[in-house]
Amino acid sequence: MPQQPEPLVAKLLLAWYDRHHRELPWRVSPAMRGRGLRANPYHVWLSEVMLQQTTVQAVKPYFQKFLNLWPKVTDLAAANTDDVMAAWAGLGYYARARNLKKCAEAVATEHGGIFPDTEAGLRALPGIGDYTAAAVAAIAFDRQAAVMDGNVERVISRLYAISDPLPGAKPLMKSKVVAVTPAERPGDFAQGMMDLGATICTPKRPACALCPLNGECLALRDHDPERFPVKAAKKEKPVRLGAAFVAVDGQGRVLLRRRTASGLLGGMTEVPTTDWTSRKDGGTDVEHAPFRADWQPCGTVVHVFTHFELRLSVYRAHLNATANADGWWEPVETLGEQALPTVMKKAITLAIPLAFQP
DNA sequence: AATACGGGGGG
DNA sequence: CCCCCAGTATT
Repeated sequence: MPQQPEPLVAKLLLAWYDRHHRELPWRVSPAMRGRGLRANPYHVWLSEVMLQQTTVQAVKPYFQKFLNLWPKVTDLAAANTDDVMAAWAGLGYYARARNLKKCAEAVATEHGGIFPDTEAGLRALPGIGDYTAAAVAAIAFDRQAAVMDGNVERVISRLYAISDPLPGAKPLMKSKVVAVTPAERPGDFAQGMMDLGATICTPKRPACALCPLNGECLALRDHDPERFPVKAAKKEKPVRLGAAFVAVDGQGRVLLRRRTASGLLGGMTEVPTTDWTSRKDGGTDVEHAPFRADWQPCGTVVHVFTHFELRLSVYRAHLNATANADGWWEPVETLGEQALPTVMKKAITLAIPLAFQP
């Protein structure tokens, strides 16, 4: 038998959350909710999608920008997809933005503009997986849904000293979260667990002395908490090479292209590049340029993706007129409004240092 | 079950 | 600086 009766974990965690929860733009504090103020499902959903694989700090300005541009889910559903991609640029994992738009459209057309209020109903929508469905159901609709993200995995794996490695141990961890999730205030419990993982039960050097669960934690009692969660060995990233071409025409405009709709950086904007597997063993980069010009090398951009490292040789050319090429010519002044992912901003900045200055 | 998919922050 | 972190969809 575990030392801690299940209700105790929820009681301790909720008491801690009442005192230490973070104020966030999409969050309704326990005190305000006590006065009848409900969380806005659109805000909760938007923030949770942005928070997938992404830190609170990075999300904040994007969340505000999206709400200013599209105050209601029906506004987002009616928006121009290119505008949504441009607004998302820099946040990463761009399939999230494509699915965000699809989800808003589904809510608007199939659900009358009202989000489903059950975990299963939410789970059926584009871009909403196990985590987001449970989070929105618990936080926005007060459903007793067990929310498990990376923070919760860490807290749970330490609380029960789970030595099985991730990702195989996920079902076991999920069963533990189900067992401790209370019927009362499940949304606050979920947010409290995630806040605890983000601020106290951190990956390195956890602040166990400040933890409300330190009396129940088996890892603290019997092991080194930092050892948990145990993870399967990771493999090394391959390196891919390529070249990027920043062309500036006689009117101070830069040649841009649209990437194909799916796959890496799908639907985003780019400057012309070679493919990203090319070795430098046959021919030179400029043979693959969009057109003949006086291409000048201006250095290399290194960008690390999840599963490979990209080294882009950047070339620049200033033209007297406008060359004929696929894509479009964008004034340097409006480059900041384009759906340019970070790697492309890096490449353009290397070629035109002041390109993104205000 | 394994892989594809960005970017930011901390030690 | 290198190392680590973290959901969903697809295959």
